[in-house]
Amino acid sequence: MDMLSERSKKVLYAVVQSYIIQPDPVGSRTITKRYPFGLSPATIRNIMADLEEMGFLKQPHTSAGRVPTDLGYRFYVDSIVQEGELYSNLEILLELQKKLDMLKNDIDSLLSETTRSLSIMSHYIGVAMSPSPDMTTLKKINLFKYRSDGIAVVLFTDEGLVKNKIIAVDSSITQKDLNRISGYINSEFSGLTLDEIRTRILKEMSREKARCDNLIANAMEICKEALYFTESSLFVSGLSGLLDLPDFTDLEKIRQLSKAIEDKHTIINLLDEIAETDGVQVIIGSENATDEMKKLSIIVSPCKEEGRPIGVVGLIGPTRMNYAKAIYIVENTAQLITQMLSER
Amino acid sequence: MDMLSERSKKVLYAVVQSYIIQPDPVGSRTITKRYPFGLSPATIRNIMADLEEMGFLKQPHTSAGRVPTDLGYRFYVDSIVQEGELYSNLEILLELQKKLDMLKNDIDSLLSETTRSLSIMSHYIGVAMSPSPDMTTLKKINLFKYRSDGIAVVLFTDEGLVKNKIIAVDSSITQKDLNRISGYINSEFSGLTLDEIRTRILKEMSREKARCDNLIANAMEICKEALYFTESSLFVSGLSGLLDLPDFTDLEKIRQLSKAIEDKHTIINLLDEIAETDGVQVIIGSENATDEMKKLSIIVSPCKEEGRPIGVVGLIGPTRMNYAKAIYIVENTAQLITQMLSER
DNA sequence: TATTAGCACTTGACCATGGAGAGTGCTAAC
DNA sequence: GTTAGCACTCTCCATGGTCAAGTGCTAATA
Repeated sequence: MDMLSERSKKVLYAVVQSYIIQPDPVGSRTITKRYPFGLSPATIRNIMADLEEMGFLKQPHTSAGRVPTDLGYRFYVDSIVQEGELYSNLEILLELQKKLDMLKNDIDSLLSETTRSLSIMSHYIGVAMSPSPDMTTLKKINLFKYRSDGIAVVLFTDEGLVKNKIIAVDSSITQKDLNRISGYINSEFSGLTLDEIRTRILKEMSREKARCDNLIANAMEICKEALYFTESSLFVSGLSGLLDLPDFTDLEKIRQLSKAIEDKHTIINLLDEIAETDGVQVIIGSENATDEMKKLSIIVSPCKEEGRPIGVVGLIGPTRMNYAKAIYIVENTAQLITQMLSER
Repeated sequence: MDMLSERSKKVLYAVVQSYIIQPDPVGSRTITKRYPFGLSPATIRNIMADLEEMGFLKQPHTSAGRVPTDLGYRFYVDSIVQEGELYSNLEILLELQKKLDMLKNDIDSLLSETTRSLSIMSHYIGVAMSPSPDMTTLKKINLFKYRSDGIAVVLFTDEGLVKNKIIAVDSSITQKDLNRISGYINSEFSGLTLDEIRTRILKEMSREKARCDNLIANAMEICKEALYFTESSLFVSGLSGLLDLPDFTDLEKIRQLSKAIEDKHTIINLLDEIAETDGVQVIIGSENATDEMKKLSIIVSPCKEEGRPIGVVGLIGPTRMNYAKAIYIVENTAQLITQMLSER
């Protein structure tokens, strides 16, 4: 970072910015014309050769201009984040706010609509995820008899999630039993995360087994199942917008892209990690852990309410991304969501 | 249909089948080699010229072989459906059954997994939709106080849907009021579709207004909102599988495809219509109402339980589709889902 | 009369060729 | 340390020629 002279930095930024605007390899002459530092093309060439040696730029072929490497983008992003030199556009945010305002009672529609807006604002792919149920804290659970041998579980969390499921049970269980069970869960466990509750229940179960109380054992069995919600719901939208970019004219790249987007599992894992962090994260191309993502950049931010993660929003685009704009959009969308959810 | 001689039909089918297997324009010599009817290439050429004149075949360019038109595919599909000459593969169905068996209590996961399996079995795009809530019949509704100025609505339908939402209400409403309201709805309306209930409520409301009963008016307001669930949930998966087909090597086609897939609204409308019909529907290319779909074919079947639609499953692929296989898969998957949902 | 063989013709795919343009690295001059 | 100049490299694109596939038409054939 600091081994780069001020001049070299300027040239690097010029290459990145020029390439972001238009994805043609940028040559020394182009720079002198578009960014008049008062240096001749020859000098710029020397500097660019240095930058290439250091791994910030590369040439597609011998007689072409230069293109930023992932390392080059990284340097650029670190710098704009540090300097706070971001893009700004209040209008689109106000519009987003207006759109989301009527949805704030339903986390899922809220996030789904958010991804759509994210993709429209940025022309990249919008993603959003509700928190993993395991990590959310129980507010209240309700159990109803449903059909003859099933019960319906409805679960509310402090984060605003509402989940339901049907589970099969012994048909001898009555609604009264269910009320007792849900009462027990609510009084004992509310305020704990589902994960914590499940481990507590497991411990309890082994103890109960000794006492051989059938009803309680049965109840515990129900609890265990009732609290088992795996999927964080993931919303993704805007693939077709990405395909309009000149970065995806290559068939192989498109295939990889679509595979990456369809592999929800990988994305969920990634976002799950982010949910625990603070602030906007930028992952550039090869910094991604999975192969399909190595040509893509991701900008993500958690939404938190009183320190608890209540969701993640972000953008996925080509490594040649308008990082300033994308970071601005993600940062402010995350803030907006946080604010909406907390003023409910 | 009947104006075609037996011989012409055979040639048409030969062209379609050959083209489905391998997407190269098929010439007269190819046919005599692969389908030895005992005719010379010259004769086949004459027949093909006739078929082209009738609109069943076309030439990409003067000196190429022939390719089926949408009309040609239509003729072919009608014929295989009529003759019952379908593909058959029990194995993949058994595997599907095994996979779905553990999910049958949750319609949404069931359908979501179904689309994944559909796409894997066929290499086309799998789609599935739960019924439009408007058309489902109410089994039971529950209302709980939630946060200070909201209530949670949990709704069960005979079709097995479980839906929930949060709505904002006057904070003076107590849980007791809610119990009365839900009791009223359950006793009055269960067995009716949400759509019917809403119109009934509207009528009731105008009557109540005359009586000026505040609580009841309030209650009706809640009912109206509580029963308003718009979205049929749509599941789509397998885009990347389609991109591996030689039909989508053209960038413009891929763009159109991805737009078509992202436009959930159009797909939902389409599937909603299908839900009301019976049996497998095949829509070929230009038969589609919307422009983005005119290069795609759709094979869909409703799932019904006692005459009531409980979902729709289908496949989306290129017009050059293995119709026999696709129809077989869709038909049997629909049956499987129907059976799973009804034996719950 | 229906079918077929033969043939001239059309067309896209493939490949080598060559010039234009952009951009480089290097060297020598400033 | 910077710059002008120049030879060199590489892609892109238009050109043209060959090849193979497949056609439509005509005349011969059963």
